[in-house]
Amino acid sequence: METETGTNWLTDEEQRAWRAHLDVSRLLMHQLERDLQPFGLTNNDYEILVNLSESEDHRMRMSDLAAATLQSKSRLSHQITRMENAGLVRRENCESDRRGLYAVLTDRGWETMREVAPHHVASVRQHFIDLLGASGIDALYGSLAPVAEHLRTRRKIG
Amino acid sequence: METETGTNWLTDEEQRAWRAHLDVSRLLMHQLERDLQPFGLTNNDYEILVNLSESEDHRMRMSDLAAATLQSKSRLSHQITRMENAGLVRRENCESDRRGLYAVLTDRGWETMREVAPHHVASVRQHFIDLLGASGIDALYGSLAPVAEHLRTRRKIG
DNA sequence: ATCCATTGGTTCAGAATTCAACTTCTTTAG
DNA sequence: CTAAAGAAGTTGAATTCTGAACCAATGGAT
Repeated sequence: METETGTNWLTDEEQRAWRAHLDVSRLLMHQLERDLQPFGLTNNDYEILVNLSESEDHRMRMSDLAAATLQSKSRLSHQITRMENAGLVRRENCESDRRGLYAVLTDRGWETMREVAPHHVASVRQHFIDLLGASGIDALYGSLAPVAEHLRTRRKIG
Repeated sequence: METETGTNWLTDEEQRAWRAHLDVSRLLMHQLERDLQPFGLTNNDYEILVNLSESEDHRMRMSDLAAATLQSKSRLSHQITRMENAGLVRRENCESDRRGLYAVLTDRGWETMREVAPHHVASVRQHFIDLLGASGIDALYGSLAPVAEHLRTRRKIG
């Protein structure tokens, strides 16, 4: 058995898979952003609307929302301020924990969500889902789910 | 045959695949960024170093570099200015086209690249490649390559 | 009761990003 | 040859993002 001397570089197959993932994630975010622009929303706006829409009473604690959308508290705080100014969301105090705040969907926010969601789904289909095919979908999930798991736990520690 | 009335929402399988892709791409970028921090580089810095390193004469036209790294000319211009100030890169005039500029790797840039690359590769392995397995790699590439293709052509048009 | 370490959230300053305007040079068409 | 259109890059202002410092409230320990 030889002693390992150098770096374990990526093989060609690994390279191209890696680049494909990289390229897709960037190009896709860009495309989705473009498709949301006519509605005056960013991807981040939209994701927050989704999270709140799917939550009990259309509200979420700031911390939980930050965790769910994988962004820092700081970034979320700014983001919510902007969305508050846009009338999509409001902050509300939390009674059980006087430090805490809820981000709450406004009627306007909910209406916006109902209007935009179909377009966004269509966009996700057109540029991603429908290009994969049923087998591609399963393959993708099977491959990525463990990676996501690894990274999520790593995040808590980090 | 029924008339299609509503939105073609995502199925559960589609949802989870979509979220997995989303989460992995965000968490992964974050993790890689963290792993590069000790070397004083960002992901964007690194990617530019890679592109220049692999190019003839360690140089690339600004436009080509912008295209290769999927960013706007403006963003690249700022980016290169920063890297120039950090001594990793320099601008050089192009003789065949007097409008044009090359971004050129400096010795320092090349040295940095040689030093950092092994760590970065290890990072990509640890947090992505090695979690996929050979079959996962192929599956991933097979699934994503057509998507990347679709998005790239869409980009030129859009 | 009283520390004190944690958690929840904001704020500020500095860095990065976007978007549109602009300059310069090149190419094409007449 | 010249005018107009297009391509290569930069710049500057406005926006967003990051990271650290901060304040207030909570939850244990003792």
